[in-house]
Amino acid sequence: MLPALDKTYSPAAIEPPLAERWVEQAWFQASNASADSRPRWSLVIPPPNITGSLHMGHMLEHTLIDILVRWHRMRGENVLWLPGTDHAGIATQMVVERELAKHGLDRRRLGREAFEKKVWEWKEQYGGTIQQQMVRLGASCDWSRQRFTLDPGLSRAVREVFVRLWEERRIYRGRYMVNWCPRCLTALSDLEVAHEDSAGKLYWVRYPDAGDETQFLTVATTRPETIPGDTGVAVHPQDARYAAWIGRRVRVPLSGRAVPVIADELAQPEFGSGVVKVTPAHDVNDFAAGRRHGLEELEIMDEAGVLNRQAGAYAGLDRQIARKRIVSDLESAGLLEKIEDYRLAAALCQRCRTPVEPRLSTQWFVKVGPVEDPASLAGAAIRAVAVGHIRFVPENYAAIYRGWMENIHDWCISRQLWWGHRIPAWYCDACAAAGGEAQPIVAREAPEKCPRCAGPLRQESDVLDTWFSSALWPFSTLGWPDKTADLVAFYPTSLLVTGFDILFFWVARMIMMGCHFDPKNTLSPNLSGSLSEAVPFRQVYIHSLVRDAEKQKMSKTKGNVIDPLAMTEKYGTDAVRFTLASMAAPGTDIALAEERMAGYSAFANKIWNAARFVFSALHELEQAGIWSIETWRARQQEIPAYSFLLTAKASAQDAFEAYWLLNGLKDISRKIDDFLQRFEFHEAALNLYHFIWGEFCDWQIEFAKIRFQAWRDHPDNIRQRIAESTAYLLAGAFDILLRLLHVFMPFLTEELWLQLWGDNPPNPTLALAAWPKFNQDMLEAIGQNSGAVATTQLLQELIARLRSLRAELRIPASARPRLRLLSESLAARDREFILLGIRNLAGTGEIEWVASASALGQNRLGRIHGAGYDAQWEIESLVDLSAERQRLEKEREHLARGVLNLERQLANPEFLQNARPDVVEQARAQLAERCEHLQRIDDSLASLE
RNA sequence: GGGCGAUUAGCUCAGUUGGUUAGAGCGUCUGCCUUACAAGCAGAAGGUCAUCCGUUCGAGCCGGAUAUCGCCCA
Repeated sequence: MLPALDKTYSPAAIEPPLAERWVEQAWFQASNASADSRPRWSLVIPPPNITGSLHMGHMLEHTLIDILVRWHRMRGENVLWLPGTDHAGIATQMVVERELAKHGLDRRRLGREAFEKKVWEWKEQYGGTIQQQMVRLGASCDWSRQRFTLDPGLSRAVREVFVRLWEERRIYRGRYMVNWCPRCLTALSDLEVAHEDSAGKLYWVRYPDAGDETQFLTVATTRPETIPGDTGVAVHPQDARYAAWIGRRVRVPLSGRAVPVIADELAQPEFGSGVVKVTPAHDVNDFAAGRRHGLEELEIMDEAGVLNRQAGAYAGLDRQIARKRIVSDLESAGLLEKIEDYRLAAALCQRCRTPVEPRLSTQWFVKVGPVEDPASLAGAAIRAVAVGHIRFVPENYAAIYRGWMENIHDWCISRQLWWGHRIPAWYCDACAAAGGEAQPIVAREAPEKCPRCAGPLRQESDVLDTWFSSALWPFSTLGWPDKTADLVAFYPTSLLVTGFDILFFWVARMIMMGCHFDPKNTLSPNLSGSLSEAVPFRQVYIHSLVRDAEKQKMSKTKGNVIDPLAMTEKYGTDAVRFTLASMAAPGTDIALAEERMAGYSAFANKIWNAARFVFSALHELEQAGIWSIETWRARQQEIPAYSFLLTAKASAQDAFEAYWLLNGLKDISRKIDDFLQRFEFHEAALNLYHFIWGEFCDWQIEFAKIRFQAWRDHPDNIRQRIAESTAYLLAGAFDILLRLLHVFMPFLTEELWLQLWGDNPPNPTLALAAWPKFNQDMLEAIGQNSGAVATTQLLQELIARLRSLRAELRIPASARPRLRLLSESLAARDREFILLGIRNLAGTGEIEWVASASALGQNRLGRIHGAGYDAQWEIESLVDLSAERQRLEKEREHLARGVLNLERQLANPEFLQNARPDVVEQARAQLAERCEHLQRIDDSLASLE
């Protein structure tokens, strides 16, 4: 029995129970058994941040991943999609601090341990939002292997990597200039700093000569608030204007300290006055210049951006206020020459948009270079991509990656936060006080006491950059540093799907860590230098950005965010997924508009209704006792369902359109495989959309109606047999289409497929069913019936021509003009079917077969001629003659242009000489065909006169 | 300042190595409540492929320049 379906599809009722079942049944668990001989295919999720909730970017990413994962799984591979989340140091700490503030608490009063406990509590309560949303959206990942970057195992991997890099001297600690966020109170890596053009000022300030205060050097600066920290003034060594000043001393305005004038290329003659102040403790370039010239590093600001005692009168002022005060004081002192408007690139904290303060501080760094050294982290990572162990899609990202890697700086990995992996380093205050060894003790496990003095130890208070742990994600999640069965089975992973915005933050760093540690050869460094098994993934697909319909980036402040869950509620997950897939052309951003989702929910409804038709038709045949769904199900169980042809009783003679459909199914299956192989999701989705709607629904279902009608009208043996084989065809084709569509629309297809199969489906879920594949027998059967395919297409063309003629000549929809038809290939097939087809689908009256063109008469009006058919439609009495003339003239013009082009081309001796022979031949054939066509149109026009 | 990318129908985009009259979805227009679906059916209109120059028998596609826009990096 097949169920009767509701008239419209309601995803909201169908999706949630299916989603729940998929998780409960744990159908998507990968097998790490070495005896499992299926090809392995693995992918780790880009771990979403625990503070986040799902946005369109996630939904796109998860949709694309899920399509590939389901596709590989249905193709019989042992697939692992490993899910998990990231602890997101700064973001999570900020969220929890905000929560605490609501209750009048702050983390300092709470203390570190209590605060960490609070964050864990928060994580337990709210940190699972994205996982729940992923479940709801049907992500077919292996939830049994879910990981979190702060899990004990992953933390162990972090410590292992840290200690090893320390031992290899690739991690070092030191006092350097770093990007500092005075609001987050932590160091940031270069990558976490955003540059933004903004309106600023250039202040021209006079620095009096220390010996002769009537003379002065004019310095141009954008940051007057750092004047109290100046320990020098620089001019360009080749700048003749200031040559005499080099080596002299000037007084720092407002403080009166005397500082040297140095010659350094830090000063650019064309910038400002050509003289710059040097503030080594508060600017990266000044820091380097200061070191070159041995200038004092005078810190005048504290961690919150407030000026300190060293700033004298300005102590206690915030840097913004200090700037105003200093400028006005300079003005009063007559030391301010002028203020110019100036556009500058402000450096902002990526997280909180606070202007970043370059700050001298002691931090931990990873030495990634030198890039020329193939054994360095960066060097190996560059080579892995250069020699093709990792392939980027789209390819141009390989060049972007290379460009960045070749200019990479050491990575500042310490963060002054309380949430994250605490750096496994310990200090002995007693030894330090005694002037002893200042080097920290770095260890995998906490040492109990100082190995030198046996005194108590203090652990480093800094935590690691979150990306440090993310960099290990592809192998830490598989159990490294242990050589687990998972690691052996699934590393390197097959593919990474992610956005370009974390190409450097994450992708590049995973490549560095994977190549360096060669995780499968665990616990021995990658000495072999072999990268093919060390890389974290073999391919990287960079997906596009989801923007709004106006191509604006979605942001909460702009209020143009499209919420994926709201869309899912409204249109169904399948429709949203299909929309994203259909727009995911590699390398192009997605301009998402709600109408698209509405459009694809109509598609879902279309399929639902196609199922209604198929089910009810099959039911009718079953009632009549000429067909049994149980027999069909049993046969499909025995042999793969997609080879239904072998069980169908169709033959080219009595159901020739079956071969047309089969041929189409074969083509679409192959296309989807090819497109998905190349990550052309949009082509795969749109081709399937077109096939289902434009071929299966528009034609095959209509053909089937005709077959069934013929049988109902005359239920003899032949018609019954054809009806029966049509039932096989419909059931089998629909089964194939559901399988193909499943990767894009998992819910709708699962629901219908389970209904099609009843109580005993060949697999418990469509997700585990076999992907359609046409075997040799089938390909041969289709190939042998290519004539049937061609005849079907001929019939379709004839029907389309008649429909078009009716619309253009404004023949009333209700009119049923007679048709006289000459067509050897159509006449040779099942005439009843063809006549019913033309009658029902093109709206004709009686149809008469004729044996020769002369029998069609001389009247050109209503004459339809094409390759394989010639017909006369009796429409004189119904036609608007001027409309017909207009139509013909337009067509003639179009054709004449084509003929002219071809004639010109074929008259060109160089074309004949240089073009490939088949191209020339094609052009000749075309010209002949068009000339003939043109002649017919001219005849028709003449007959209208 | 350095680098990358884009410019094709009203909108959003495809267009494989150069070879028919450049395609799709949405939107628009016309006619249809035809017993799977009006969330539908049938039909149609709409393009100087940003501009200019070049290579070629032949250019949306290759090369150069210009314009406009976008992104990344400093």
